[in-house]
Formats: sequence, structure tokens, C-alpha cells
Amino acid sequence: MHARIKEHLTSVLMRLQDAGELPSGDLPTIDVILAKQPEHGDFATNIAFKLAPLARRSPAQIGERLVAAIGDGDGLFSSVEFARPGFINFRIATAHWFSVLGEIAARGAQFGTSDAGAGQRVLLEFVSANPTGPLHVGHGRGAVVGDVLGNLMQAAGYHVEREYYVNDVGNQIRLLARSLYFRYAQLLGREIELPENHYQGEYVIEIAQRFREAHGDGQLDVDADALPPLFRAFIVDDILADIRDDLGRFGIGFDRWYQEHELYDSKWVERVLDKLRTEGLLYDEDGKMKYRVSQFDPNEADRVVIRDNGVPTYFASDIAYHDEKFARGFDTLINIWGADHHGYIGRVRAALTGLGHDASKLEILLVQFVNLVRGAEQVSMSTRSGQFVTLREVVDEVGADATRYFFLMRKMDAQMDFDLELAKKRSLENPVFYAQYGHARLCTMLKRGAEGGHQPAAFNSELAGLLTLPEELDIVKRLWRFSDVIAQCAAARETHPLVFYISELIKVFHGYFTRYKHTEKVISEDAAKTAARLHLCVALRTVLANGLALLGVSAPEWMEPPAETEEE
RNA sequence: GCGCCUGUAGCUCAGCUGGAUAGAGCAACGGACUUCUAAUCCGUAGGUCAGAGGUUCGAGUCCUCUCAGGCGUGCCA
Repeated sequence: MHARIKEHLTSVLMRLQDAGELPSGDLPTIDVILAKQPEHGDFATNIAFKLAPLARRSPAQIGERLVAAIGDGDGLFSSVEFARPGFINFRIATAHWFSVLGEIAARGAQFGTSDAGAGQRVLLEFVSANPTGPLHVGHGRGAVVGDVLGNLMQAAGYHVEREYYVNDVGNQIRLLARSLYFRYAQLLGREIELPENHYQGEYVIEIAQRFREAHGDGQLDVDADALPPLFRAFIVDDILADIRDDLGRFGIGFDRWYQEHELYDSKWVERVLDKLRTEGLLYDEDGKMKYRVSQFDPNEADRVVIRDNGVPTYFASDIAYHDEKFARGFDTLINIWGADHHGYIGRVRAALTGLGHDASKLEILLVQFVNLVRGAEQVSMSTRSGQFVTLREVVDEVGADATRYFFLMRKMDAQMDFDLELAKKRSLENPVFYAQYGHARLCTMLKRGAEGGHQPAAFNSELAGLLTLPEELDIVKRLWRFSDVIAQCAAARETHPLVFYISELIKVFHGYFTRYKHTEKVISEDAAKTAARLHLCVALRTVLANGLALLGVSAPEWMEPPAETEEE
């Protein structure tokens, strides 16, 4: 609807320019906002303020002139009014509002999608947790946000590929493999301590047991410092399979799992470093090879890419990885990182600039920490100490729907408390049930209607005349916004506006339902009204179901009422 | 020290990218059930938008500074 009003305004302004009433040249951008107060109509624009200095007239003079020129917008508006000090308020004709019902009926599960993204190719990299242990709750937040952002961008017409980058090379992996070796040795009765900086988690012991089952007892006799690839490959594969499984149970999948070692196998790291070297961007310092990052960003220090022992740093493979992403020709690269990685952003961007890439194509979204709380008790998390609550434990305890919803409710760049007790509650305090219950209620109503011989009306122009309650018009207006909300989420790379939209939409329905349960019931003796209202219910259910699907939250058709608390 | 994020009702958070009188949910209080599911709804109360300057027709939103909390500032990832 915003777009239609803007189009109309643009043509009016151009007409006035041609007539010499407005100065020629570029027009200011037209903002159309939703009116907050009913007396301001449905929409408002501030264009008169913006034109005033250009036309050297007061906003009031311009506003009045514009109102006259806009007229009724070829029937789109039922009223257009000027309001001091310089707003123009629009009221949309009822028939136009109701036309959205036809669109919903025609498009069904596709309603809400748009081509706002114009088919731009986007690589969305998220989670990318190191395969050194199970996913914890913080990973879960990034996973859900990334997954849903991908859904939203796809719905808004972007072409999205999802990727998980696996750091399967490097010192942490070496420590991990050594941890497996030590645990394996302990299983075989060797009296050795697991060194302090190694991975202490219980899961390593379990993996050691599986390793023993797979490879027997004969693998002890190796140099622990030069671990055979057997240990490394085994534990990485084992943990990765676990991660994949956790994410799968959480409804999250990837188009590609990009393994760091591929960059070495394909010599991509080598080639990137060669390129930097020939361009004079590397220099030797005490035997280490450093990248002149500071040349491209004065706030950044030069960084080591090859250690003095000849082993490349993670920075080296990260440069190669992003260089490889650019080579794949995406329009936009989005990385979702944990907030603790933010110090890394500057150097990666600077490094890519140095390679001649347009670093502005790389967007790095930081997901802030999750503070896990159980009632009043804090639960701290640290992978290496081995004490943390895994994502799997949380999902098993509170369910995937509630977990997802809680992560999606908040903007990603704010830290959040995740209260396990609250997420588990099947009560008003828990917003996920509120939305799901709305969907279930709609389904029940449609079923009841069918049992009484009522079918939803097909879309027709009579609906506006039958759905005359204020709440019914309110619902229709809100349905109109759905695809805008999705496009807005996609453009802003945010998920929470959709969550808020859904809960506000369903709130209006709950209010409508309860208010009229004794007077204007949906299913009544009036067959025409009943059919029209059922049509509205189908539309509402469609939008709700589409919205929940984008969030990856289930839309149940029935929810069991809570057990009555029996009194003895 | 420097950099990033955050600061809005008692609590948890929105605020449509600068618009008109700052909104929800929970908690509190008062109401509505022979129910198209009361897991619902209606009403009341609750605010120095952390603070101070600035930009302009107009600031919770943009700029500067201060305060508070979190995170980062490695040849760790």
C-alpha cells in the first residue's frame, strides 16, 4: 500500500513540475508512514515539509495545493486532507482494503512473498561453530536467526545460499585430537592426566569409547605430538555429525558445509598469499609473515598470516575463504557471527579491500550473547571447561518452537536472558503459545463451520459490505502489511519485526473473537455473513501459517486446553 | 587506553530508519465464562526515553561529550 501511494504522489509531483508549479530537478524521497492515530487517517506523508524550502513556499501552501492535485487518487482514497503544520493524511477506500483478501485467496502459501530483493544472490554464512564440541545455546541463537533471515530473504525475492564454514584445521583441532588420544589412553588403563588446556568435556570420553569400538585397542602407540590423522578425522567427523543432527532436529539445514581444509587442498590459501606477496602486501618480521592490513584501515594493526614455524594462521584461511566467496560471484555476502568475534571484522574487511574486492558487499551481523537463566539461577557456559548447557538439552527441555520463538523475538544485537522456566511455561507469559493458539482457534472455527454446513465464501466484492465490524476492517488492514513486513525484515536483516507483527495480528483476532462471542458470532444464522467471516478466517489462518512457517515454528490445528485444576 | 553493542513503564522488550499526544506483553489492581477453545478478552494504573549539549519546522531515533552494563582489543577461534 505504501508503494501505491508513493507511485501516485510521484506522478502528481511530476505533473506539478511540468506545469511549473514546482521547481524542476530531483524530487525529495517520498516518505509514507502509517498513521498512529485514527483521526489522521490510514497513512500520512511529510512531503510538504520537504518541498517547502525547494519551492520557497510554506508547507501549508504546498500541502493545500497537493491535496487539490491528488484528488481521490483514481478511487484509491476516500479522503485526502491537509493537517497542520504540514502533513497530508490519506484514508484508503474500503474496497481497496478488501482487495487483499482476493490476493490471499489466489496466492495461498505464496502470499507474503515479493520480488523486493530482485533476485540478488546472497551467500548467508551462519553458525560455523568449530567442531570442537556440541553446540551450545549461543550457537542456537545464531542458527535460528540465520535460518529465519534466510527464509525471510528468500520470501522477499533474494536468492539465498546457506553455508556453514567448518574450521577443521588448526591448533584447536590439534588439541581436540590430542584430548581424544588421552581419553582413549585412559580407557585402555594408562595413568595419564588430560592437560589443562585440552578439552575437558564428558563428550570426549564418549567419543573415545566409539573410537575404541571402531579402531580397537591398537592405536596407542603413536607420538601424541604428531597425532596420526586418524584421531583428528574421527573426532571431527563425530562432532560434526552431532552438530548436523542437532541442527536438523532444530529444523536447520545448509546448502553447503564448507570445510577449511578444502581451501588448502585446492591451494586457494597458497594462491591468495602469493597474490598478496606479489603485490607487496606481505612482509617478513622476525620470521613471521604479516599482512599490511593497516594500509587499508588505519585502525587495524598488521596481522600475522604465517607463523614463524611456517603454519598459516586462521586469518590466512579466512582471507582465502572470503576471497573464494567473492569468486563465486554473489551480490551480497552475509556472515552471522557471535558478538565476541567483532574485533575480527575490521581486519577481514581491510584484507578483502587489499585484494581488490568491494568490502561493502560483505555484511557482518553480530548476534549478541545469550545469558542462560533457570529461574533465578545463572548458568554460565564455556566449551573448554566442559560445563555448559547444550543446545540439544535446551531443545529437549523446552521444545524447538519455544526456543526458536524466544530467539526470534529480540533483535539480534541486544543481549538476552533466556529463561528456561519461562520458555517451558504453557501459559500467557509465553508468547509462542499465544500465537499458536490463535492458529488452532481459527482451525477449530473453520471445522465447526463446516460441521454446521458453512463454507467460506469465495472472494467477491460483496465481502466488504458484510464484514463491517471495526475489528474486521482492522484485521484486513493488517493482513495487507504482511509482505511489507517480510520485505522490511529482509532489507534490515532482522527477524523480530515479523514476530511482533504476528503477535499483534493474532491479538486483534483474539479480541474480535471474544468480544463478539455472544453477539456477532462468526458462525451464525446469517449464512452470507457466516460465509464472509469464514473467508476472513481462512485469510487470517493463511497469513498466520505463512508467518509461522517463515519462523520455522509449527502451526498446530488443535491445542489441548490445560488441565483444569481440580479441587479436592 | 582504543573499538563495537546496549541503556525506553516494576520486569522483558517494540518504536516502521527524523514525524503529530512514546507503545505491547508480563507482573499489579478491577471486571467478563450454561465458550464458535477463558491457553481468551475488556478496563485501570504505571515514563525526566541513562544524563548534558547540538543539528531543524520537528529528536526515543542523527552528531558530540559524560555515566552505567556487556563484549572485544593474540602467532586463540
